[in-house]
Amino acid sequence: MQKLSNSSVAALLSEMASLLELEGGDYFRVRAYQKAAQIIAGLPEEAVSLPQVRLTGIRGIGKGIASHLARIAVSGTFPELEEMRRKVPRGLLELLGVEGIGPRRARLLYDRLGVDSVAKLKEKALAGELRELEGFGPKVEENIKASVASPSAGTTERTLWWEALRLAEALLPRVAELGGEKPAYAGSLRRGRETVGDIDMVCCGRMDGTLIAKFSRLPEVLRVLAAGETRASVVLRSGLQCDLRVVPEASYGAALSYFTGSKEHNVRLRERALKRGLTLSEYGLFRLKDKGRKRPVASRTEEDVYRALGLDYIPPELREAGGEIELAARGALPRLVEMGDIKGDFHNHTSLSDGADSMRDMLAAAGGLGLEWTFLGDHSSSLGVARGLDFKAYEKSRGELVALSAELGVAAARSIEMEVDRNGALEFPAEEIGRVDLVVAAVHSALKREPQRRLLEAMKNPCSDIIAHASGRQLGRRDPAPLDYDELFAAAAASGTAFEINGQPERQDLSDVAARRARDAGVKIALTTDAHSAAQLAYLRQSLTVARRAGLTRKDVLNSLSFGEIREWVRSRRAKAGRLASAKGRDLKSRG
DNA sequence: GCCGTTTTCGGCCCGACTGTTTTCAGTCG
Repeated sequence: MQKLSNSSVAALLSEMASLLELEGGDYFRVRAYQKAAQIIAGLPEEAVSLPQVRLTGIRGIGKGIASHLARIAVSGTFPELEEMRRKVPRGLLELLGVEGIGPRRARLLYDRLGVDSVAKLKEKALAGELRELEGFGPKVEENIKASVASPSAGTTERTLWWEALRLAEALLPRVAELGGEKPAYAGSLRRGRETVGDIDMVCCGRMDGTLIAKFSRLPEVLRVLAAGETRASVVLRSGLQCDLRVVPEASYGAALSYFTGSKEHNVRLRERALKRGLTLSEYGLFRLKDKGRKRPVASRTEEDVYRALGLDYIPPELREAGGEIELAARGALPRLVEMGDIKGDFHNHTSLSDGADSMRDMLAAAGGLGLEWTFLGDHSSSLGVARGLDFKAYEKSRGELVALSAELGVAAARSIEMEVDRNGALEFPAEEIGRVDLVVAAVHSALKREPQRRLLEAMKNPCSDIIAHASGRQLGRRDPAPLDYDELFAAAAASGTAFEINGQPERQDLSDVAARRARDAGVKIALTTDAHSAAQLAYLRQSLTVARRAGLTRKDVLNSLSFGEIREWVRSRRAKAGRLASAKGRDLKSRG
């Protein structure tokens, strides 16, 4: 049976929270469901397959939610949710997606005007009927009209991390030009989430509204949602929402930490503060006795705030309330892999197959990024759409690369993204594949056809050095294949095969959760760009970000090795995998 | 619904902004 993913379980709990909210249920009960949904979405293991005692051991999950999960595991839903679905009119959930409409207004709209869809809402707004409702007025009606008319209305579409990062990095200097000091992005963007819902920015500067007013008038801004003295909330021309918050210089660290979150991480920090007779807000950490909040215990830098709470500095990528606070308290946080540890790339494409740039341009770009070495790759021949290379073409290009490497002063070797066929066999025959510098094994065609078995089969080939984009997912476009990672990683640990974290922004595959499990199973990770142009070698940063979220250190990733060490790693792992394969072969023969 | 060295009841993070108010509710992050 197909297992229920944590994200679909989380969606059910979120829906329950929204329905309760619409029903006017207890706020804290609503919060409890939201919190549980968030926790489960970030769990490294399948929530529905965990025993009850394990579940209730997780903070934020009690008997109630655990029993819902048990029901979900069997029937895909739980009775209380079905009950609420019957009670609350369909379509009210949809209204919650509209800016400026929360549970109260949604309820009022339904009760008084029979509004039960965004379409009907639009109709009533255009007819000018909304302003008649108490607490609505003409302004609210205008705002609703505007938000229903905008292209992103009603959708919960999120933006890929990389795209949001580029937008934010373009905006930061603009904020600085307006007089904002130390502008920085925060929120889920800074935490490196796969996708982000909006861009949060913080800066210091004048808190009289002038900076906010100027920001709201930037040409990049399509629409202003709110603009006060210290905060602006706008929709950018790209469609992405962006919030800017201006804080006093002395509060900068507290504010940065506060707006970086996650929400749950912040709640834990505040609880920790309270236990120490302190209170934490975006303005700083204060003694509870200091009623006027005049003299912060810490506030200037994030490091100060964490230190004052008895914690080591927690890198943003780990701030998801996934046990990082406990580790920080014990001084046991991992030292996350950094850009400086990354010496090269393994998987990319040149103009010899489907890349845009020549081997020379790719190698020069790698050198320009400060890489010590790199593999330059291409598809193997059977992937027709990508004009792949056969062994002869591989050998010829390899000779050219050796010359280029000497000329440009960047150590280099050749990799092939080798097709795994329907039976799990690699494309090149054994006598050829053994002479390929590095083999990145990948499933592209017939993705739905037994991906698990094919990957396991592929790893029996001693030359499967790295497995590419294992799940095959493309964020927002294609769901991940349902893989049993425990089984895959156990096989990979035995054969010494590494898994990549593919840095294409829509792939990010392995995911952070899967990469953590791979590391725990003893599997090495390769950070790769899968670049199809020289510019895309920058995707190393995307791959690195996923690795950091997974809690990986430099020892966990192959990219930190020197070129000589990498070549030796390939040689020795193939030798070991070869011995393993032939031992298994003998074993089968003797039994047969 | 969750949680507990103030533990089985009674709390539950906190502030900004807007619009419609005449002191505040609703929404958002």
